[in-house]
Amino acid sequence: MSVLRKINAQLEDMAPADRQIGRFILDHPDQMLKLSSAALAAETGRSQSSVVKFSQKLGFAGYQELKLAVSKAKAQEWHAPPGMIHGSIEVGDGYLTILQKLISSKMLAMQQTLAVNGEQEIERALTALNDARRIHMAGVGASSLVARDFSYKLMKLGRNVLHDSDSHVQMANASTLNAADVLFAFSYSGASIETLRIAELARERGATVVAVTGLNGVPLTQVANIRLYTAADEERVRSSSITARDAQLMLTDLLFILLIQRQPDANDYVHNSETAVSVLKAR
Amino acid sequence: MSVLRKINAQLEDMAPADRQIGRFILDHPDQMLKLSSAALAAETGRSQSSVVKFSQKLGFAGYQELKLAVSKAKAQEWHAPPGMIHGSIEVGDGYLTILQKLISSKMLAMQQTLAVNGEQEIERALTALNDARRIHMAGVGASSLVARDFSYKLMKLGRNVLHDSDSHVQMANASTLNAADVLFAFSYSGASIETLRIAELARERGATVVAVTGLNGVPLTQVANIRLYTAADEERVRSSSITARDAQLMLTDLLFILLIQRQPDANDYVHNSETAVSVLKAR
DNA sequence: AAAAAGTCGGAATAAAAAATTCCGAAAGAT
DNA sequence: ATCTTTCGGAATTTTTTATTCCGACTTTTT
Repeated sequence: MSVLRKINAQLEDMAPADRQIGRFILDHPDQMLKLSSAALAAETGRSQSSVVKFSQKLGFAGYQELKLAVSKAKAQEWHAPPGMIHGSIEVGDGYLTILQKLISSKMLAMQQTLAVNGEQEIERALTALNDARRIHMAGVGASSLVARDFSYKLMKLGRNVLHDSDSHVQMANASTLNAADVLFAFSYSGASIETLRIAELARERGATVVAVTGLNGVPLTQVANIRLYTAADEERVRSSSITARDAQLMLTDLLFILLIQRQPDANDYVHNSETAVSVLKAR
Repeated sequence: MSVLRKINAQLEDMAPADRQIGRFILDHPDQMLKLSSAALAAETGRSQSSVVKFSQKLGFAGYQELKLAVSKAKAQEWHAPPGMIHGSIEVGDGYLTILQKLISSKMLAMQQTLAVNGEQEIERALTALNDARRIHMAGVGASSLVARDFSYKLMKLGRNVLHDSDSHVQMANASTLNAADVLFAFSYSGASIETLRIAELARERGATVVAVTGLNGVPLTQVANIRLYTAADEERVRSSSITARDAQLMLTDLLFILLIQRQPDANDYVHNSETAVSVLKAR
């Protein structure tokens, strides 16, 4: 239990002097960290020895130890807020609240995304990816960025990847696919017209279609051979596109890592690519 | 930034005595918390005064303050929710292990990124963003995707944003900046030549330069007016670019949300933009 | 109700720790 | 090779912490 909680719990049963000192620490923990025992005594109108005794009654060797404990407690409080704060981000929220809500939304999106996809389906996607002659990526808007991010990563592994942010170019590329190829179609709603049409075309041409959609990804999921789902916490963060994107990235990152595991020479590829890029660094 | 990171970063440039003291603190932070300056001196074979001077060189008033900072840093580090698996992803790891390692790396990157940026610096970036006549984004490679993602979001709020993935175009755009404009420069290494040159040009032209770099973002940070840091957990996940990107997105998402809070009509803008896009949906 | 026992809390003091000063040695610059 | 700067420890001063001691007040016991 954190010291602050401990002090708070015992506050009622303390002698007046101790209670006064305890209250001050609870009210101004940050200030207390900067004060010496004598200064704290002056601040509370008590004696320096009382401050030391207060520390010892709490089980510490002395005032210094108490300070360390308070510092630790404050830091932990900052990081592990008393239970994650739920609910959507509101206009009146303070900086810290927003921060906590944002991070907890992101975590939830990632965890749920991992939870909704079974290992078999991931495995199937992975095999398709690994065996593909060419990998084609489709996606518009924010999903296009995820597609591109994934493309870059796969290229680092020496894979044959095609992606363009222009949906007409994507469509043109899709018309060249065949049974040896894989199309990754990203659309959180599952209803983006361009992505849908591209997926349909790819399917007609015999390519394996992997759909990455939100939980209700109809109609895109109906076109797909392999279905992967992303869970975004739309209620929490105002613009849901944030967590939808995080969920998509969680999934593509996972596929990337798993693909590395399957490819013995992956490290060489990644290393070479990094060496090449480092030529473009200053210093 | 946590003291431990700070010590680690400066360790190389320290004088022998300081390096020895610093190394001991990095190696045994918990033990150090129980030691007095003299005891730490004895432990490292150095003098007590050197320990105090070491503390002061790091910017603290004295050894006591350093101890408080270390205690705080340790507490923050000790964030790991139960069930998190540490260590880098290895070849032999099973599906579940990889999953857990990946997610914990991502969480850590996000949390540390929030931890290293003070509210004031975020506030400054926000004000610059809010008051900017035009917002220009620079970044190459993976950072370019982050820049683009951020651009899209800001555009949804009706902001004047410029971004192109081609660095020559970015440079040309930068040449049109003036004191009323803001340049966001993304580079995890802080050393990408193109981004650096663009930032220099923007700075010369009087624009406010916001640098978003990793913890050691030199030389880009030296050009910047406002410095934001991203913490990636490079050791854990093979390709560090994953967590570096997550950290950058964490930061841009935070800025976006905070900007929404400041803009009363933000909801209208977002709503209109979503309505417009929904025309492109099937169903 | 009075004495005894115990608690509380501050002043004074002792002990410890921290911070500063000073100076010689080593490294670097000119 | 000489000058300057930096480094780092010994010694000293200052500050902070911990202990002791004692009077005032409370509670218990007889």
